[in-house]
Amino acid sequence: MMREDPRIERSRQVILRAALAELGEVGYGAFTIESVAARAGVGKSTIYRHWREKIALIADAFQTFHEEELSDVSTGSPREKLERIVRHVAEIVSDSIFSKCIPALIDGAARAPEVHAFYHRFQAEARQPLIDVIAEGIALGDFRAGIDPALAGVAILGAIFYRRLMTNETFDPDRAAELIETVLGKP
Amino acid sequence: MMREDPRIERSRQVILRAALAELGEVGYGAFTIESVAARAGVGKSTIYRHWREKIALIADAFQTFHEEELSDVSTGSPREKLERIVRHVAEIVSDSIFSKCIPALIDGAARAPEVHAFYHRFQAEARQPLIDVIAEGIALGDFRAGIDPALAGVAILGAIFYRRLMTNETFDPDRAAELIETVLGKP
DNA sequence: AATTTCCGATACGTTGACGTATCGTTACGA
DNA sequence: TCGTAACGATACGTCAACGTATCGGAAATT
Repeated sequence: MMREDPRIERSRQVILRAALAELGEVGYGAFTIESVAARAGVGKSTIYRHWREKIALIADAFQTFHEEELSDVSTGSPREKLERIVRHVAEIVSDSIFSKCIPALIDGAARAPEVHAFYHRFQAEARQPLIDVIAEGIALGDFRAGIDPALAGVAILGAIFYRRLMTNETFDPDRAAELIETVLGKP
Repeated sequence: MMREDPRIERSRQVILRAALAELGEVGYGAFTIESVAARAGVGKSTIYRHWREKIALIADAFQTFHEEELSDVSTGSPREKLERIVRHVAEIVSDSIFSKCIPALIDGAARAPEVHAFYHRFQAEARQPLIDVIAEGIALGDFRAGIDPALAGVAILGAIFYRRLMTNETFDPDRAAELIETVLGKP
């Protein structure tokens, strides 16, 4: 009996990468399976063989490449940990395999419940550790007291995404410390 | 000779409103002229008669309804003026004729140069007075010195948009003062 | 009242993607 | 080596929107 034909995993990878690239280029509404097949150099029957709908394909692509999105939050002062997280988010937002898909996902999340579900889950997973570190820093007196960690966190993340989505620039990861100082005060 | 047939302006208004509603519902990529015509209760020939492409229709719709987006920045302390602006932006983002179109526009701006151009211009027009007021407040000592007004402004706006786009909530306009305090410090 | 023009409706052929099915070919496991 | 599974290519009918053209009727101007 066959254990697992390596051709399956191989074409799976090619197709998922092509799907992300296609999503970033044409957006959610204009995303077509035929284009993904052409881009991947694959017969479209191969795609239909593995995914029933375009949503399943897109969701699978994000699940698959999501691993690397983890920040190291184990060592250092709250400010140091926060700076590492902020820098990491800024890097992902400005340049990663996901970066170009953000507008498409925002649009998709506003239409398709499935996209909404997994996109907001990803966002929450990225947001929570950041808020926790801010709360920890306030408790230890590293940051100014009397502020809502969730609100401060949203201001920091918001600045990064706003730059990417509403202006022509991206947020320079080297300005992570400055952004933190602006919102949470000097050390 | 006919000066101006009022039927033109009447159907124009109906079509532009329908276009915004349609854009908010289906997004940029899935936006079709036939649907706009059906929604407006209008023959599609009427739309093609006035706009050659869907981009022209969308751009025209935004130009037309953009008037009301002006904040009063004439009186009061910098902090009071800033709070008025922030509250106003929060209201527009959470509930206005444009509100539901924001995801579609972000997506459209990433694909079509024309959408990119006018959307980013609108954003800049909303952003600049806010940054100016922050700079004024720093100069007068109302806000803490040593911060970049543009960065602080982006953090404030970013918080509002982030809430709307990356979480399930909107930003409560009544928290405008708290948001300003979080980023710029207490009075 | 006469005339112009703008309207909604409808029909048209074209295009592109849908999802299914078939068929040799190729690469794998036994 | 042999059988099988996954592949690519391709053809198929369906459907929705495209953009154009035509038409009678309603509403405006004169």
